[in-house]
Amino acid sequence: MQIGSKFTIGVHIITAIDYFKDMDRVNSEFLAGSIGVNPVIVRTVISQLREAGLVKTQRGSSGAELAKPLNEITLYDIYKAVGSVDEKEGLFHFHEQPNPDCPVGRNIHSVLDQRLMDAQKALEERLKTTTLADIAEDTKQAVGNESNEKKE
Amino acid sequence: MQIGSKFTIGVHIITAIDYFKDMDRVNSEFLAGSIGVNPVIVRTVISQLREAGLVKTQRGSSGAELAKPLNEITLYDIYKAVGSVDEKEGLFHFHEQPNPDCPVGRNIHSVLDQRLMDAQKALEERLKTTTLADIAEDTKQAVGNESNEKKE
DNA sequence: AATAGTTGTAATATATCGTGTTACAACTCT
DNA sequence: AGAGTTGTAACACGATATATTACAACTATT
Repeated sequence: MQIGSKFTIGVHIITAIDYFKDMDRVNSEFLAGSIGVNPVIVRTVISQLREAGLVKTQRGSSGAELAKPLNEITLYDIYKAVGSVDEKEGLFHFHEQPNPDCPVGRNIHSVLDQRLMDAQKALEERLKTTTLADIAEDTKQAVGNESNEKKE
Repeated sequence: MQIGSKFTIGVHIITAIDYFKDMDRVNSEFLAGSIGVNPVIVRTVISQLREAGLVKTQRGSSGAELAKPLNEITLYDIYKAVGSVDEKEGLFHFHEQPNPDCPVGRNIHSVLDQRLMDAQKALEERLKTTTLADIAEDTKQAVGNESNEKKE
């Protein structure tokens, strides 16, 4: 089971909005072309990013821009914004009908829950350590390396 | 998106095999009753646990037993055994057709991959810190607390 | 003000996957 | 030999991720 691609799409969107901010009009169609998905998918994800206060868009007005500096946006913010993991359900799906008449069945939930939550937290804390400024920088560097490779 | 319940079912199975090892015949039907799922689900998960060298079962012969001491089985071992996350694909589903003609599109994958892997690793390392001996102990203690509550 | 283009969102379609269930051959134990 | 269990294939079903169509609401431009 995997965390949906809306998360990496969200990262791609913000990276591209920054990268092309002075060059192209960054609208949903442009982004869809860069990402390789349907423009409606892009608009859906952007809506979620907007609700989370990460980007600014306006109905009718073409183009999106960032609502925050890149170094204040972490991978976790995007992960959260696009609802990668349901808040209530959590990352781990627990079997739903453990038998209350069985000592193991009626206690397994309380015994396991905290440890599963800890593991999920470990994942999420790690996502907080990377900002979109890191991603943007690495991207520009990767693009730079491309031209070096051509020269050689 | 969630990690499937086969993981918590696997934990439940091993905990129950240990808990009832001297009391009942722990076969797939018994376990299915405790977990609250179909016996075939139990047999499927047990098959995966057996292939991973965690439990021992025999065709025709009723009952399952552990192949390792509890303190040598971690949550991660079970997570891995039941294939909670596909080895090749990883925990995060990347959008599959970023545009190679776009500087962001053709670099986003390499820029992000390592960081996503790091986050997944953080989750998995955390799962390694809990052994099934911990779970078994906590379960027995929880059962003990139940009878205390009755007294009061 | 009228036109063209864009966003936001609902509605629908399709494919994939988790889970449930039936069925049965292979096997063990008594 | 008979009863019971495991291992596994096959199929059903519902949930969900993603794609796509459609259109109202809105902006910018002429």
